[in-house]
Amino acid sequence: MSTTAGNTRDQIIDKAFQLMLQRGLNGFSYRDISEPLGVKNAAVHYHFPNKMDLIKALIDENHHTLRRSTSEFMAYGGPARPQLEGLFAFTMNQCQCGRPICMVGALSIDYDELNDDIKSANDHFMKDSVDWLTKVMEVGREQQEFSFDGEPMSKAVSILAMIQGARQLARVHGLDYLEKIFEQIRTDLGIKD
Amino acid sequence: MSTTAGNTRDQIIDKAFQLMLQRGLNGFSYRDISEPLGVKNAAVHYHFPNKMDLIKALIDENHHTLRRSTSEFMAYGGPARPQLEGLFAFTMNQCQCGRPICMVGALSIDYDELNDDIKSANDHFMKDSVDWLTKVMEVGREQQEFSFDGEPMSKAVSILAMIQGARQLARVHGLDYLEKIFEQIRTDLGIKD
DNA sequence: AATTATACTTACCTGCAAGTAAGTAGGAAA
DNA sequence: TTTCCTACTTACTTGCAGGTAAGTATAATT
Repeated sequence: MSTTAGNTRDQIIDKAFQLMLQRGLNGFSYRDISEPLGVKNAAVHYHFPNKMDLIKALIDENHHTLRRSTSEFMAYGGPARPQLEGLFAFTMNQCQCGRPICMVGALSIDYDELNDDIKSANDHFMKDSVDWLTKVMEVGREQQEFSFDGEPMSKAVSILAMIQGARQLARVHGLDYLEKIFEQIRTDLGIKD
Repeated sequence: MSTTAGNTRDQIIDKAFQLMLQRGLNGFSYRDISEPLGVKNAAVHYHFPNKMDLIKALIDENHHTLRRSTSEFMAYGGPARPQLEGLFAFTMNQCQCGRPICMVGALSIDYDELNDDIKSANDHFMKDSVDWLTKVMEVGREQQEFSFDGEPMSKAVSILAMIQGARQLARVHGLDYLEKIFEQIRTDLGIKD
């Protein structure tokens, strides 16, 4: 039936991604995925026998996106400011596209239900995120793009935390909050424009 | 049977609070509440006909706790630093007591399911939190306890966001992350000790 | 032409979640 | 002492969630 192999699988991942970042792990079902795609419940189980398999695929997909968008900077360095602004823009865009929460946030709520495989994958994703933003902070301070006290890694972790929290606040209070927090991060980094 | 009126009701709220802050709105059921209390499922429905009634009670309880612990400062002012440290200590304590996520965070995941009554109650709670921390920032800067650029309210919102995000990160990476982020907040506020 | 693999569908099962209707035990009020 | 209220229990209903087993259409392989 399907001409392009893997088409349904991709659509399942797309849909699941969207639902996951909108409602969290326990906020959607296999039916929520299959129905809009016009396939049956069991079709989803064919590709992802259980929900943890599906979640694992989402994390991997997410991780892949991160790697793709940070690999160049991680390899060659470069100006730090656009990296930070890229993160802001990405976050804002996700929120505008009906994905108000991030993967780590979605998983952290139901953390106790996760199996070790997922926990570990999530952990690696987080580590890579922190590593990237730490390097952005290091380079940014070296090049005098940013100014801050404390260790780059602490600063990076605190910014990631802020953005994660900002998404939650933004969901309740609107996207203005997001922009307000981005602006405060810039201010805290001594950026004026 | 019950000697003290309202005893079961209080126990239900206690248990629900704990479950809510550990697993989120969709992560627990009426049975999860009733069983450990040694009552039946329907006993919970007697006190809280549906889940939204229960959630509303939890938000009110939470709001009451906030008001109790901030009313003095809101009325009379005072040194700001202990207020901030109190927030840090409270957050750390909650996480150590198996309540890794906060009410706002728990609700934000399942935000679309909430009725207007709950959304509004949550909104008021948030506003009061921001108002309090904004005043802490204002007073702290006036008294030269803190030093920061930008508006007190932006700073307050960004700190609340950071703490909310920090809880999520801490759940994945351990409580060390929480302390690291608190330390970065202090550093960003020019606090040295 | 028969065989195998892929990508599903049909038709189930189990279990739990939310919720309800009707009954009951014990105390307070009339 | 009967009546009523509170605070439950018993015994259900509905519905969906996750999951499975067996069948089927299509295309590629041998």
